[in-house]
Amino acid sequence: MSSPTTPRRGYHHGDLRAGLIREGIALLAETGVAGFSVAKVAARAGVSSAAPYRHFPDREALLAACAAAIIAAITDALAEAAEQAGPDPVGRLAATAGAYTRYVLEHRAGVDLVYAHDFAGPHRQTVQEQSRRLTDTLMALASAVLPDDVSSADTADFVYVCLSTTHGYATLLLRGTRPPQDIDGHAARAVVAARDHITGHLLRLHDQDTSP
Amino acid sequence: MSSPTTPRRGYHHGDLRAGLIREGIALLAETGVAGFSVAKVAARAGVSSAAPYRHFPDREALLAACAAAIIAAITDALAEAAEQAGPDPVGRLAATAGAYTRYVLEHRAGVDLVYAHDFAGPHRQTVQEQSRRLTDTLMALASAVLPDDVSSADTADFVYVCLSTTHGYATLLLRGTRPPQDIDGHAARAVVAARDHITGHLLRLHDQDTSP
DNA sequence: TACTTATGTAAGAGCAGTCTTACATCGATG
DNA sequence: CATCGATGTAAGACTGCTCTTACATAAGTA
Repeated sequence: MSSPTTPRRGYHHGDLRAGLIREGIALLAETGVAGFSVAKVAARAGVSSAAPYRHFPDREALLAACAAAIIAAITDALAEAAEQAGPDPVGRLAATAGAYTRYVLEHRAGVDLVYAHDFAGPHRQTVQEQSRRLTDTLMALASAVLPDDVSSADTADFVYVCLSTTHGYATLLLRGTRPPQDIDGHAARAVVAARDHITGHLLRLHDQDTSP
Repeated sequence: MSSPTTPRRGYHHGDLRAGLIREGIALLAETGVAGFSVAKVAARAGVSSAAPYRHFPDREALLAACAAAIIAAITDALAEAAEQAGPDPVGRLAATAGAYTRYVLEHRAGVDLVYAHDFAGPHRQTVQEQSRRLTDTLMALASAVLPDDVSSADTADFVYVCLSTTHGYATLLLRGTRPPQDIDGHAARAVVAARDHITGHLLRLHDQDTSP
């Protein structure tokens, strides 16, 4: 037996692929993207440095798998936060925004990887698939906040404003120019402001259509 | 003679320190932080790979100097955008926000370095000094937009909202989920929304103070 | 049991990069 | 002009990493 989370029985690992991704994310959290290496991940997982190449063709593929897993974890965290919030759509979306901010603060290096690393070719696709799941989750939460007749494109705009505001806020908190206080308060204000922003914009568009 | 920008006269370079920072930034733009190396920067500057160590104690110091130079360049770009905008304070701040977004789009890798890399010890301080200059510039532009009796702390809040919104927007544009269109329009709306957000917030605070 | 496939190891080739050491050259100054 | 401090070079020690090759072991299947 080895660690409780990796029940290695004898020669084989059990589920090395998943173990490598898990340890890769842990390594990222400790050393940042700069300190990431296949050899270190293998050592953390308790296998030889050649073992990862049975599961990932090269370093970049492992990195992309970690990035995809991180996005999936974000998606899960947000979905759970929405679930735990009450039935009010605005409250649910605000809780989601707060959870996003907290996730960024607690998993800085992983988020850096997702946003800053430029994946190429097939690896980019791997990452984008998970991004789509995240977007879908946010779209569902957002459409509940807006009137029923709002188009999908306008809902996407709304998601965009909420996400960019929240992400920018979290990024600045990381820079450390001020302490992270009242995260949920900011999240709530951001959602309401974005909704007003979008609905006001739509109203103006509507006015232009009917009375030019 | 060597390149026009580096008039190397004979054995000595002229101003290698500045040349290394310039080539370092150029290398970052081409390869990202992952591809950055002292040896490559030296080669680009046309000197041996040991030469940089006369000016920077180690790789991290050169990287920090590049980051500081990038922040200084951002500050200059924003100040110039404000200068070229008209006298209207809101228009000036909106032009600044638009310039910020464009800078991020055109200098992705440099911005990634500034935001994602975690500088330690003295290098962090080097970077933060330039950050302060940027903050000061934004504070001056922002205070012209708000009423005269707004405190410095509230002005800082306003800057914070503007910057986080703009930065988040630029970051999402980099992710490429949508094409960058109407950057200045978004910048203008973001500034106005942030001002309304802050002034409304201040009004509410004022109401609470006078009529509890 | 005998065979096959999946998964791991040992060993190392090969390379890129950081940083050091000893030496060469330049510009300035008395 | 002689000297000196600053700046650059040449050469390489040393490290750590990626990825390959040949082999070992396990697990599933006929």
